[in-house]
Amino acid sequence: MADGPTINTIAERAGVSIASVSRVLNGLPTRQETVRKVMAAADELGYVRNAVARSLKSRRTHQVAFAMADVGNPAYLAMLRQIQPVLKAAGYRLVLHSTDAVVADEIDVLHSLGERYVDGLIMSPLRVTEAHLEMLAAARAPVVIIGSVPDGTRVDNVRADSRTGVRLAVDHLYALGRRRIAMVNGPLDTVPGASRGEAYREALRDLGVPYDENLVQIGDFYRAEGGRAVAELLARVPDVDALLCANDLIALGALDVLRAAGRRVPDDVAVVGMDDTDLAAASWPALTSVSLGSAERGKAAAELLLERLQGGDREPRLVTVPPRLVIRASTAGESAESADERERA
Amino acid sequence: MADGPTINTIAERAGVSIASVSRVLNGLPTRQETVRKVMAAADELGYVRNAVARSLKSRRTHQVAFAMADVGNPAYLAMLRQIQPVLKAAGYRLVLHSTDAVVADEIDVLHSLGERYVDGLIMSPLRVTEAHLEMLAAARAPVVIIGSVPDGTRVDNVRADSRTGVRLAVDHLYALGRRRIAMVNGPLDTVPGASRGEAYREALRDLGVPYDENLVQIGDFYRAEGGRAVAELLARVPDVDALLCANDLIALGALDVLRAAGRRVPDDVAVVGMDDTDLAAASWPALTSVSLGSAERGKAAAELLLERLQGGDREPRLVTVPPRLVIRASTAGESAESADERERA
DNA sequence: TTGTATGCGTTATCAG
DNA sequence: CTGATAACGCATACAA
Repeated sequence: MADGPTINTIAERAGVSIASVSRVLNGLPTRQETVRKVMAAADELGYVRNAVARSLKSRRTHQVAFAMADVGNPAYLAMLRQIQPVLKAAGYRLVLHSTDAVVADEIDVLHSLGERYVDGLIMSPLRVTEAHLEMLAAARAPVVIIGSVPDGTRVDNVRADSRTGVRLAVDHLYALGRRRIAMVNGPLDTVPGASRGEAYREALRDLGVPYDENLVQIGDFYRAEGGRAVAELLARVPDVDALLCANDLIALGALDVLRAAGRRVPDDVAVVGMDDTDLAAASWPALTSVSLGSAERGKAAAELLLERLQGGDREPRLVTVPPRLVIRASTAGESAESADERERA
Repeated sequence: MADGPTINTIAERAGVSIASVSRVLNGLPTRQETVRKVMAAADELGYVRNAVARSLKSRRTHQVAFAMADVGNPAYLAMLRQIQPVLKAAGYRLVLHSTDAVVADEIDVLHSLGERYVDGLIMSPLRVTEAHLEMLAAARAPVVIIGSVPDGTRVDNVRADSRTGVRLAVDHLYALGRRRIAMVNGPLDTVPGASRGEAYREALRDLGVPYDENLVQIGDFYRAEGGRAVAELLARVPDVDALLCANDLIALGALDVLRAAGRRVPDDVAVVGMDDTDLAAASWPALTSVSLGSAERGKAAAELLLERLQGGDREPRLVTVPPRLVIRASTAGESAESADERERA
């Protein structure tokens, strides 16, 4: 692992100046003979340009960071899957940050933008605090936020529409004739928990269905917790005929418990998840789920950032990704088997 | 987004030399008064050190790359989940590469190591060609390979033991009394396809079960393809009583088709997957799967690389991660319901 | 066309 | 303890 060759090494070997070497390496007009000598020397030495020195000079790193709360969360991974190829195609490397849902870590990432080790940042914050907004205003590189920021914040922004998403689910269940539609939510002090809970209430109101707080059960965004929440709910409200779960994991827990309790899905109880992760299609019965467009949001964010990196200044943009209800066997009127057939096709 | 302040800016403002600024910023012994002035100036200016310049000087980027075939593959994501926190804790950033299963792209990543934008690399190659080995031998930074390399290759190496893994599965099925154990595999020209297929044959031989090529079906490593393969298999060998699937996706496809065909799982046909991805626990019936230790391999690789980065020279190391059979309802003798209960606990 | 010299922002050596 | 100054590897304005 000896020290690698530099343009100096090449210059010596080829008997030319480093300026000529640089010119040849960058394809600038040069005499054929010089080109030949330089290329030969570079080849023999196994020269590879030093990206760091290049960045220092050019002030561009060709790196972009993606900061998310948790590498383990399938919704973020869906974003990652879309972001990666877009950046790669444009010649950017992707630097990954997992902030472990710690706000201080997010601020840290924003701060580290000043270190200039990346040209831009895509961030999906757990919540948006005052500190976030201050850092954003002072950011020394372009940032795209996935998630809602206050109106007027001067940042490119990609959001989901969870309000409409919840409405799609509730309307669907209502259309199937369900009238005892429960919501199994995560903690209300999280952004998704709060907004989805509120949207549920609104959707019911618009349908003229009275709000019954007995039908709301708070747990956490994991399978086992979701299962426990559903068990409690069933004990309290035995006549529930539909469950709107705040994410797919909760919904899987719901399926577990319903099965154990001998309730048929969807005949006795229909179940809807949210996020439409891979798990939804894998479960049995396959899970109807509200896609909040994780993948689309990731793609849009990457594209916005690239435009900003290449295009220069323009007004901040807001992209809202519409939700989509993906109907599968857990709510379908038809038999589970045929629904599954369709899904696989 | 004006140009950020540098140590020069600070030096002017504080009325000292850039050398003093650097010393203060790095905590080297300095007079109190100087420290105060520099810190004050730095604070007012909102100074953040430039990581690129630092790297150029120190020859360390504090970045590590992870190159995998496909960001979409849950097995790689399991590695990623373990690698990320280990690197983060050690102060390294993670640069992600997805090579899209293109060998040329992998070589490219290896080549780009010479650009020195990272201090080291963890790579999980699809296959290991001569070109790989040449590049590895000439690599200008430490590399850890996840996956088997030829004996004698001077690289830190973390491997799974798919041979034993397959054996665990076959023995398990045999112990359950199954004698018509089929293998649903992916393409044989892939590394996993080849090794798993071979291991299946060996495991049967050691059990004294005659090898029946009718029981081997080749498809691809995806759900729909797996389903199709199983359908063909069922048509050809109706009396099959167990399926060993080369990954979890194939196994999910198998469950689909078996259900559609009215075969009960596990009563009529037992099903085993491989990789033990999240999907295995999500499916119904929950899928027995052979964990090849994706998570453990990722963790081990990250630790090996860190040791190498911090520790300096030592002989290349080989870590082999043992497989583990995770028994769930798709093979369990007990009722599916009770097995599911246990799984959730 | 080519070479010399300078700067990108830091760190580190060496006199003072 | 502090200040000039020389690298780190590359790109480029300017002079030859």
